[in-house]
Amino acid sequence: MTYTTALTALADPTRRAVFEKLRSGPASVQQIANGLPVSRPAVSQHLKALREAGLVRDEPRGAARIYSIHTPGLRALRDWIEGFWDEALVNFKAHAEKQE
Amino acid sequence: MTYTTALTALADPTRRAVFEKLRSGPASVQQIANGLPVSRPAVSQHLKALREAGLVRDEPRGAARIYSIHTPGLRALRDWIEGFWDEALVNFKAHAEKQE
DNA sequence: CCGTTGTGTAAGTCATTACTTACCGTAAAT
DNA sequence: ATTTACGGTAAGTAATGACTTACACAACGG
Repeated sequence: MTYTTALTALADPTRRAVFEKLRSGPASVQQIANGLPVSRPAVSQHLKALREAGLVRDEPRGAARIYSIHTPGLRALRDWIEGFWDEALVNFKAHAEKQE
Repeated sequence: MTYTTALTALADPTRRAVFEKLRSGPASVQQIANGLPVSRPAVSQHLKALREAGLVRDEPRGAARIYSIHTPGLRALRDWIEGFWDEALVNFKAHAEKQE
């Protein structure tokens, strides 16, 4: 749920492909794996990592499980970047003023 | 310079430690390596990855090189997250309305 | 000019991890 | 009650990548 797990989760290309497939809407594991160049169990393992990072959530629909985007992971990552951004700007200003 | 290289660059813990060390201001390679549990060449390799991701920049100061935070990498990553965020919200709404 | 300081790069090793196949549990269906 | 569809997990393998030591090159000082 922290920004570090979100970063490591989104670093892998195929895991990012799984994540981006959910961008257009919820989908089952088979629907996600369909079109991807890896096997279905591989997709399951990636979904597990994404779920533990707070990036997706799953819900049982009959015998299937429907995965969808979950916000906490992205929120944690976004907040970290935003804070870093602000502090970097402040320190850049301070450094520039000290240059004169 | 794209968000994918920034993601993979920030995924590694020690590389993130290098990056966060520059948060408080510019520093040389030795200053960065000092206090980190890895060798100086390792820090150089991490800095190379961060530079190629548009996250840091370097400037020669005598025989040394001074590294500092560079904004384009973080900007690319932030923009990607922001766009993803918005589109995910829209699709979530559409999906919720279709549920009724 | 020679030694020192500061850094980047090459080659090789070791750990991490992404992927496959095989198997097991669950839920609807005929 | 068997069969069929869907998905998670285990074990083993292959590939990725992070780290070390050794070397090479540039800048400054004696």
